[in-house]
Amino acid sequence: MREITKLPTETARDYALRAIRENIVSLDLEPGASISENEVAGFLGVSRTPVREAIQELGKAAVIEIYPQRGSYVALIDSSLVEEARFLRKTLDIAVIEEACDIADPEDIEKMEENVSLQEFYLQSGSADKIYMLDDDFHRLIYAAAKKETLHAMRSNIMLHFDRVRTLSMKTVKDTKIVGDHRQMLEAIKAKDKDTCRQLVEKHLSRYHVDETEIRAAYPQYFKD
Amino acid sequence: MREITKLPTETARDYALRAIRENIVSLDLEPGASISENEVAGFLGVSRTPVREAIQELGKAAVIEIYPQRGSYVALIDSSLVEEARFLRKTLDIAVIEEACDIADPEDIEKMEENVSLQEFYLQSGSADKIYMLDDDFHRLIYAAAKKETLHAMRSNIMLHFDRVRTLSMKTVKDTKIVGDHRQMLEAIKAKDKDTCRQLVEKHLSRYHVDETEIRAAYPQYFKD
DNA sequence: GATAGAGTACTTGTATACAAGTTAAACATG
DNA sequence: CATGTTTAACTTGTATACAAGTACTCTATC
Repeated sequence: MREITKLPTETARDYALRAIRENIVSLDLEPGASISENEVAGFLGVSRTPVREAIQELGKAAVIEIYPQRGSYVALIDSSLVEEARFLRKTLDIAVIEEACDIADPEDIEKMEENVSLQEFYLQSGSADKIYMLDDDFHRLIYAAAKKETLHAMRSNIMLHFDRVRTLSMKTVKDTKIVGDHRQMLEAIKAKDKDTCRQLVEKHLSRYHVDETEIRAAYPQYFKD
Repeated sequence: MREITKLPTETARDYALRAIRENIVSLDLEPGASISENEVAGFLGVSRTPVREAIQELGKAAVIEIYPQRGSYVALIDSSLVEEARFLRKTLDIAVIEEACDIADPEDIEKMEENVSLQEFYLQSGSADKIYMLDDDFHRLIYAAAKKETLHAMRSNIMLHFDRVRTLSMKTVKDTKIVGDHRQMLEAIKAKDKDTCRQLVEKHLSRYHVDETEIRAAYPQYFKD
């Protein structure tokens, strides 16, 4: 487990949740790894209570499997859950980006402009992790522009399954294409061109679909079944 | 707060979650009511820990507002959250029912047949609460037929906001129409008729939209803004 | 009577103690 | 050597104690 520095403002519970979550997505906590409340509590320097609450929440999202009195484990990557996550994106992301076409105001557009520009900047300097964060943020901004922020929070949880595959595919999928997709999405939103938006979201998603089979072949021990 | 009997199998945490959730949806815990961990723990006969975990989870779903060191309150009905819930249903329910048209197998259909038949039976005997439960179950069965059960669990949380409005509208919306909608949906799934499915879901949802304004006028103290 | 302040009774957040159950290794026994 | 048993070290679930902060009430003071 990799160390995550605690922000002075956040509660112990939020800290534990963020730390565990990031470690799972980054695969520093590998799929199948055991994860004990006491162990994590000791590592993070907090008590069991906030750690337990964080683990319960991730258990609810099915990225941690909790077996009472036996132990808890980082869930193996379940292809059917990845598929559900992809299905949600394919339907909800499209509906939301279309809504954004209708009701996004200039400030929303401005924030997206800043975000995509930064992505293009970091593409030059080759900072993959920065682009990763900006990627998440870009999609959040679209949901915010469509006034669907609660749906985005909900989306985040199931997206964890997708995110682990994304982490594994970071080396193969070209950041160039991703940033290019985002630029095109932004321009389509500005033009209120829903048809193009829909096509772009579908193309964007298909990029990850291609290499899932390759990844599964490369890391079979991470996958369920 | 109304009493809910603890099932012998479930943990204290699950019991607390179910009890609080049912009380919020039924409006026995009114929007705006204060809800103390100690109070609930005493009422349910368990300790603070499982109650706290349940409240945290409902806080995550935004149906309970938690103010540290000050208290927790049942959230007022937030129209923008109800709108997000409706938006999710309009997009996801349609996509899922279309998927069900494609891949539902005979056992899935059979379960839905049973369910709708029961709805029609209880319509005769006028058991509104039975229909209420069967309604939830029917939609869950559609998600199960489309192999999207995790998405349904996710849907349930945000649907809590919608459910409270539904509880208020139970007296005005005719159960006859709801059960009729379900029967038509089932027939459309059997016929693999996606267009009809889409239209039915939209019509089904519109039934609740009509009376939200009336309800808001009748119970202004339950609503935010 | 109005007002400032101390105190008390709450709240949630966190830590810790105990309960119940699982697992695996050590060990005695055949 | 094989096998059944015991024991010890873990796990999560629950209860409780304590910490930190809020809000209201009662009281003293002007």
